[in-house]
Amino acid sequence: MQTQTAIIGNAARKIRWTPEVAREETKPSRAALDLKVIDAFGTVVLVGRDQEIFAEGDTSEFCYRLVAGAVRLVKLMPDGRRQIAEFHLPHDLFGFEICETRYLSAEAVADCTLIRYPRRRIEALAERDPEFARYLREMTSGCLRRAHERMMLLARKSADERIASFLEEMAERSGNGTSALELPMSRVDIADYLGLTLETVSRVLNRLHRDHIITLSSATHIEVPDRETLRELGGDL
Amino acid sequence: MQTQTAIIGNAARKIRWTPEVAREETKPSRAALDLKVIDAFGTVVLVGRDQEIFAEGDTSEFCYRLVAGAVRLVKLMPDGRRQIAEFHLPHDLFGFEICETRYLSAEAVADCTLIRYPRRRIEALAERDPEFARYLREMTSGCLRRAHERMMLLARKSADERIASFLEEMAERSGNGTSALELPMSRVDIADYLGLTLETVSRVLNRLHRDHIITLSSATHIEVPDRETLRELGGDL
DNA sequence: CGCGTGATTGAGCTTGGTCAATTACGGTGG
DNA sequence: CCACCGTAATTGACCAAGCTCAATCACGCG
Repeated sequence: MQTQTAIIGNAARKIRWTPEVAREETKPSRAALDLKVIDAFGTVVLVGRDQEIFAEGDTSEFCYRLVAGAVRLVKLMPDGRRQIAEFHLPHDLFGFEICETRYLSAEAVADCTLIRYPRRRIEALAERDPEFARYLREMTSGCLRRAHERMMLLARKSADERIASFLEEMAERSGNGTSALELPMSRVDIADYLGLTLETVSRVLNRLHRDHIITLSSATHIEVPDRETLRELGGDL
Repeated sequence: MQTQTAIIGNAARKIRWTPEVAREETKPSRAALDLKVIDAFGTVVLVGRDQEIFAEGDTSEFCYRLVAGAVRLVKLMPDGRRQIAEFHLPHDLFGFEICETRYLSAEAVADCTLIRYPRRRIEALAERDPEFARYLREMTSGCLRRAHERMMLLARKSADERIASFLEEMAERSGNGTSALELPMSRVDIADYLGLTLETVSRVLNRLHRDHIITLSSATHIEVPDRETLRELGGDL
């Protein structure tokens, strides 16, 4: 069980945290069993919007499970060009890679509830529990697979295809069956995730709206009546 | 010790294979110890230029160590757009990710000598040898890290920066100290690795030549007098 | 109600892609 | 040894997708 609560950033006062929040994360999945085994190490952490969870160059002391909110993994070039390597949604684990110092930073896209695990103890567990070690390997393999998919997107897809793929991915991952989709991230974040500019993101999104492929009720709330159409537009057939 | 030799493709006759070839792979490194432990499972495999080692959709039956030659990991879109996820050079291991079926294919850029390991036995070893399991995790983590670096390149770097980064990477990895660099892959392959067209690759390469930043003795043989300059042009400072 | 951030929209412009012609090169056979 | 051939690379002229710059709009919050 989680025994402590830590707070990162000055936005903690904005968060209405209840014990229920932390419980929301138990989702029946292949991973459920494996995760129970590390719950004992966990500390609940609240992070305000745009606060840093860890930074490029930090020593990799913790890894995380996202309970509520959204997280972006950011890579910066010296001149400020930005690339978002990954968005994490509730139930995702991140920061588990083996590396002495972080090569990208993690930031809260929205106010977040996280569970934080000391990497030292995770590593120790992996050392004596082959099943858990394999689970970690599966996770990293999954990340790698998605990374390869993203390379294809970044290297070869048109702006329209990138947006369609993105919406399809988000609809899939937020996965609440309905056609409603709430995007927690800004246009800039989407652009930096897809290798575009915010203007292009905005234009394509609004064009899709005009063409009745999606409905933009507000900037962040999107209706996706037919996910299949999006898949087609995404270019992967 | 390797006990068998298998041959893939019709180009085997072109390869002059001697026992020495297989020995060339022992390179003193952090990994050396871990690798000895799987050598017993290995089968030497010869693969001719442009032959497929495994294909998207195959069940992941083997993983590989490259002894000589070069390998590309390729991802295709239904309409034929192509993306090279990774080039592998001698000493690299690949195909170790955990996934039932391959989501990209591996092809020989040049005639290759490989050692092939049954994944079943690798997995079994990981199950009972935590140190080896950790080594596998480190490898996958390393791949993921490079994948993130490539995302930055594909999403945000100019053509010039991509080429410079590429040359720097190749110089680093072939790592024979000298300024000479032999590129085993074609312009098309380079383009598909960097998210460009072959024309752009050619243009930039020849411009760098004209500006005396590199010397193109032939299409594949490149001199890199000052690697530091390339690093700067690569944009990562 | 007014302010500030984020989103939208428009008007050129630039980078890299497309199409096409030409050149270089490695291998083959006379 | 050299002429020939097919592939790969180079180079040029043009084009367009998406970027830049800039103005305007919308919405949430005090």
